[in-house]
Amino acid sequence: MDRRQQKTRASIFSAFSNLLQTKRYEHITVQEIIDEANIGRSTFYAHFETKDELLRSMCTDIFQHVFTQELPQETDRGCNADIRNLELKLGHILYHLQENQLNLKGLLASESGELFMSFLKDYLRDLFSRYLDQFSLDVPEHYLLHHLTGSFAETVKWWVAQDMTPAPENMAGYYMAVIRNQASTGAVSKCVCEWSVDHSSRGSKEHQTVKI
Amino acid sequence: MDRRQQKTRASIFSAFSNLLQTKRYEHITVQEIIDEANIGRSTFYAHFETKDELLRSMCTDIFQHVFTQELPQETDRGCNADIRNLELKLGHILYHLQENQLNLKGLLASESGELFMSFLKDYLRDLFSRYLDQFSLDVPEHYLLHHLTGSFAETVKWWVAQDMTPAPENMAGYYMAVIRNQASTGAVSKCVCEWSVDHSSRGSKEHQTVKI
DNA sequence: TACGTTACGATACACTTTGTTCGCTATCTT
DNA sequence: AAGATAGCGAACAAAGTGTATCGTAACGTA
Repeated sequence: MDRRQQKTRASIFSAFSNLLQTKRYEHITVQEIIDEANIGRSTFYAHFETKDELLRSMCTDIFQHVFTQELPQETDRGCNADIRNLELKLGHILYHLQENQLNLKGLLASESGELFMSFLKDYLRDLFSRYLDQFSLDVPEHYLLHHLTGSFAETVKWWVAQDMTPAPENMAGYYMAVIRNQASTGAVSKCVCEWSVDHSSRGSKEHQTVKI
Repeated sequence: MDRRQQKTRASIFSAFSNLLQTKRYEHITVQEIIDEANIGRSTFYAHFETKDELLRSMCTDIFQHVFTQELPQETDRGCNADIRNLELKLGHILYHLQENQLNLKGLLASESGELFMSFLKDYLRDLFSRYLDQFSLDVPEHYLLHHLTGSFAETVKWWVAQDMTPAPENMAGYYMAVIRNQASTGAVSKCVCEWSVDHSSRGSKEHQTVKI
């Protein structure tokens, strides 16, 4: 890909991200993005047909990054293996979302959050549908799946609003607790993983090893 | 209130509601509302400053109607009295939402759903905060409340998308089941209420007496 | 019924935003 | 070095927003 295109695309993303931190998506104009990115008007439209498509591209980028990573697989075959597995995977998703900390808050704050959430739910549906048998409830399966994905997506929203303060593994534990209406399975103490997390924007602990 | 104002206001609401059934909120223009309502441009702006304010007014109307009704109070003092109480109240909310069936589908389908959901969650927060002690979980209270309100709001969304097919009392039971991760409390068989439900738009069972 | 008040309709207007076009220039790839 | 391609900037049409004005019609009240 042409170096110029890369630079332009990056500066548009960056400008969009910056603006999202100061104002709601629906009040950001294409002209503002153009000014912030310091590019020509026709250049923007050469890259994206509309502001909506820019948003869509940004979401695609984020989720490609988050869900492309191999999710951890618990090998223990205990009675609650699958439940622990789910908790681990959710924790990983939160970890990878943390890498986009700056974008997410603005992205989730306004209309753009609608699209972000629908992306997120699409991915989560795949994930949760493999764990439905862990919940033996007398409700329509379709509804149960909607409930699980919806409430985890809402959890992400809350977590981002809290500046992602409970650590990902704790947050995943809280989620499992409210979902199962009982204390965590203790999956947190069952394995040790290494995650390479880019904390460039927070500048504290880098390349940490996390016990979960 | 002047008869003319009433008529105009009603025709604006009606036009808006009609349009919401054919296209997304963000793509509806003020001019379209004006044409559909068959009123003058200045008349619209005499009633509402912006399209957003119209949406807000419509939501206010709906929720005033739904939450103004006295919610049922279970008097039984059994061990699960409060839980049954909650289920009953949620069922009633669903019943009253059913009266706005036509509006809701369009309202929830697009950006406008965002505002509707935030209204709904505001009311639900009040309700659920009185039942938090029924869930003795080791998670931040703030998060638990967010989870309960968020997942019930998502339940409403799902229910509306399903054309409100599971009856309100059943839907409330399903919700309680996924929330508590166990079968319904059987609150459904514990009391008999009468609800006057306006089914004018569906034209089948009217003024029904419902056992719940 | 008569009268003052108020809402409505219609048109026009200034302003903002969008998306496209076009000729020129700068930069990339090979 | 040369052809291809991306970017720039200005101009433009089209659509939408919100405001102002004025004559007309409907209202509520006495």
